[in-house]
Amino acid sequence: MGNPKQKWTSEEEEALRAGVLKHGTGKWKNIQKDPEFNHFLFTRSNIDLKDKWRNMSVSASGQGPREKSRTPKTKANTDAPSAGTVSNPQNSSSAAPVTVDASADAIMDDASKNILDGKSAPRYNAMIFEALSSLKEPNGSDTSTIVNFIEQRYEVPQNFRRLLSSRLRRLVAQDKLEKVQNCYKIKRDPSFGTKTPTPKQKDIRPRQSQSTDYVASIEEAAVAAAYKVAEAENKSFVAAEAVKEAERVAKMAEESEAMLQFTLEILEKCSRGEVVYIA
DNA sequence: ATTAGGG
DNA sequence: CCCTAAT
Repeated sequence: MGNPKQKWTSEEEEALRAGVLKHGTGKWKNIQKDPEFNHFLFTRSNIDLKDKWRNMSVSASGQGPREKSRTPKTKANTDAPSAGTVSNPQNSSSAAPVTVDASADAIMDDASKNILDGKSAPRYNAMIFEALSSLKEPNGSDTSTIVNFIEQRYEVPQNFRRLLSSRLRRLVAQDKLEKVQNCYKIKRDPSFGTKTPTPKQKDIRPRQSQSTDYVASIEEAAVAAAYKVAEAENKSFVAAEAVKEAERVAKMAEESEAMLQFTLEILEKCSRGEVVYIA
């Protein structure tokens, strides 16, 4: 009943600003869904984005005593690459952030050249999340992989690796990321608690929807198998390094990823007519 | 289903 | 932030 009145963090505001610059005013849903900003704004709704933008605009407009005079208010539709005429160049990353590919390190398309001004400090966070989202590595990605990914997409300074490390550390401290061994993973936030129990999005690409019959049983088996695997992996790294905390969440995430991969793998094999045994 | 505006 | 009207 109470109204916690969720406070907007600088991270969220920055993400919103960047989103508006990239997609244009309006298009709140796109901004919210964009993989680059989703990790900051997934707790907000498109309506929330609109409201916040209105507030920000009115605050920065007339009396911005201690507010930055970036002045993004001029409707910003003159130079935006997206909001030009009527088309919606929507761009690169697929709407469905599900890239189940063994080697997902290939450069995508990136029609829009992302020129980094080199003066965007909080923008690095977005890059990190973009990298982790795109890489989709179940075990997480190490610093080198992340740096490599970002270097392909953006121009980065020479000491970028150091900056990246700092950023990663900060994000881990903020519970936005999770570090296991040398790898970093995206961490789920307040999805638990009141509403939004678990956005379990099992996206299966309907390559050839014909094996719908045994999908059900496959899932059952996959769950069991995946659990076993996850358990083993869990024990492995627990023994390797007496981890500190947040192990429960890590385990859950690992299980989900493993299960999804397993299911897809088995589904593919079955589609080819092969018989698969679950040990 | 999304967006814009008023409360 | 919530609610409501208009695309």
